[in-house]
Amino acid sequence: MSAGAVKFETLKPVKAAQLIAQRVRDAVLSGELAVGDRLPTEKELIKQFGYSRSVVREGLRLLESDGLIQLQAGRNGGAVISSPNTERLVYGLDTILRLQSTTAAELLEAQRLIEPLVIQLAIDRATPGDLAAIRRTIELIEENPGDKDIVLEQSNRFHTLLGEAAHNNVMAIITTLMREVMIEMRYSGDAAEALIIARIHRRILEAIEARDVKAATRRALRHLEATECVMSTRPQAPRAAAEPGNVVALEKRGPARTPGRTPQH
Amino acid sequence: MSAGAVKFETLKPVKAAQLIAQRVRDAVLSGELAVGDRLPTEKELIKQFGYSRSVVREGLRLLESDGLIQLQAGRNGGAVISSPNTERLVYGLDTILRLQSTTAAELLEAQRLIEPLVIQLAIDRATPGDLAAIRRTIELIEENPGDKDIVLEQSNRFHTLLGEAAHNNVMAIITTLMREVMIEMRYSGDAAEALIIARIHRRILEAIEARDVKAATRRALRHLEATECVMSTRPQAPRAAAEPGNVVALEKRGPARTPGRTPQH
DNA sequence: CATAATTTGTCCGTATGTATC
DNA sequence: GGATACATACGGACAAATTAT
Repeated sequence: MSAGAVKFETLKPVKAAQLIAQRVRDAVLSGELAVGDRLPTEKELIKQFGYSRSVVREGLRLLESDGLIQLQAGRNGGAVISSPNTERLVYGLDTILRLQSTTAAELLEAQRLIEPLVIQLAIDRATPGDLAAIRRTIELIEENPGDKDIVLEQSNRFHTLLGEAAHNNVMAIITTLMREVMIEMRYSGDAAEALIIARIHRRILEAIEARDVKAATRRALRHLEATECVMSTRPQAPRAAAEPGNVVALEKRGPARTPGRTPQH
Repeated sequence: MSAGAVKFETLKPVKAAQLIAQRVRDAVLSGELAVGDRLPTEKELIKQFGYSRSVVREGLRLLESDGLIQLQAGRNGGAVISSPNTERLVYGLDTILRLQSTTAAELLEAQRLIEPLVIQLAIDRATPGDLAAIRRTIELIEENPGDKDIVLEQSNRFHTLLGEAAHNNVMAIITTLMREVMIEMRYSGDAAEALIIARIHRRILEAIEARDVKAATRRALRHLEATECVMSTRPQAPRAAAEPGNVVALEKRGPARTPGRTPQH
């Protein structure tokens, strides 16, 4: 083979913090550490990894940001292994979609394509327990149509449980991701129509219980359409004179952090 | 309303590093900063944000980990805004799926459900340019059946371009995600059957060009099945006794105080 | 209730490596 | 090579939070 054909990838130096985070992540994924276990203290980690405090802390920050650990100060504090939820994924997916100027219409289309698949799976596989849990979310909305928090939470939970009833975790996560990104894109609207939501959810559930694919799909899609409203008006603010320099300004919170000394008491 | 019904979410203190990262991320998403722009130097950021070097650096690490900036040392170094790819998402999704003991079978099922949708979209929307690009990946494999790197890259690119031909970025990203997680789960097998892959790809492409949904779908699903092989044997085994030397033994300390429950949903 | 102990959060001075001029 | 500018890394000190005693 001719020498000129060799292609080198752009090799980037691996940062120490990434290595530390990766090491812990591997330990969790391999079962060496389980959810609920605690990492050693910073002091111990510094000894074990052989890196300075700053680097170790950067690594811990990365893990915390990934949702893989939770850090807490205080006497019995420390880093506790936890199971990440989809929050970080939503952030990442949202970022990529926006930077690629993906329209909300595309997201909606993807939802409308994939939703029927989940419904079909749920109809095939939902257990009585699954259906009961779904029904409970509807009842909670009907019982508290005025409580915005409950309505939003249970409305969300309806879809989450629908995904679980499909008994395919990948499909469940994908639909959750799309739904949460959709919520990120538009401001989560006011849920004044709580009872309407409950009614739609109930009709979808009934169709699923009746094993009626067509009706369930049709109702779910109409449910999606109802959320289409504002959609097209995404804030794609033009960059106004973005000179790299004086861009950032972050307000610090109250108590002055005077770098000097503030006596304990 | 009765007072007992109020439910508080577990409120976690927002760390300064997260705030900084969030601020930069918002600036990018709002168009205030564009890909290719440079952030101020650390010293400048320290002044602007009003936080210390450590905290600013933690924030930069988070952004770097998210793929939103690239850090480079040296005279004209610094933080350059870049567009994140799916790599971080793959990591995150892979982590979640493994921790939830999701089987590769579920992932494969999701792929088999969603793949036909992409193909349908591609048949409806693919431009001659799309098809030409796809065809090129096949030819590259046929011309270099011995070059493993090229075969793997172009085989992957085939699917990526197929997603792009569907002209729905969300669907494209979702299929990419699933494919890359699938690769993470099993060791990327040897591509000895390069020409077989090329042949399958070509048959799928021909069916798409012929607007033959059924044939294209059938061939794509058979293509997926071919990768099913090893699948069921995921390495869930805890790694054997850590190597002597500098491998860190992360001890399991006592049961962590449980301030609530582990956030499952 | 108050104090002390423990652990993370933050700050800063300094040194080192690296890339550009 | 030397000078400069920048990220990377180190280590010690103090602040704040949390809990055991």
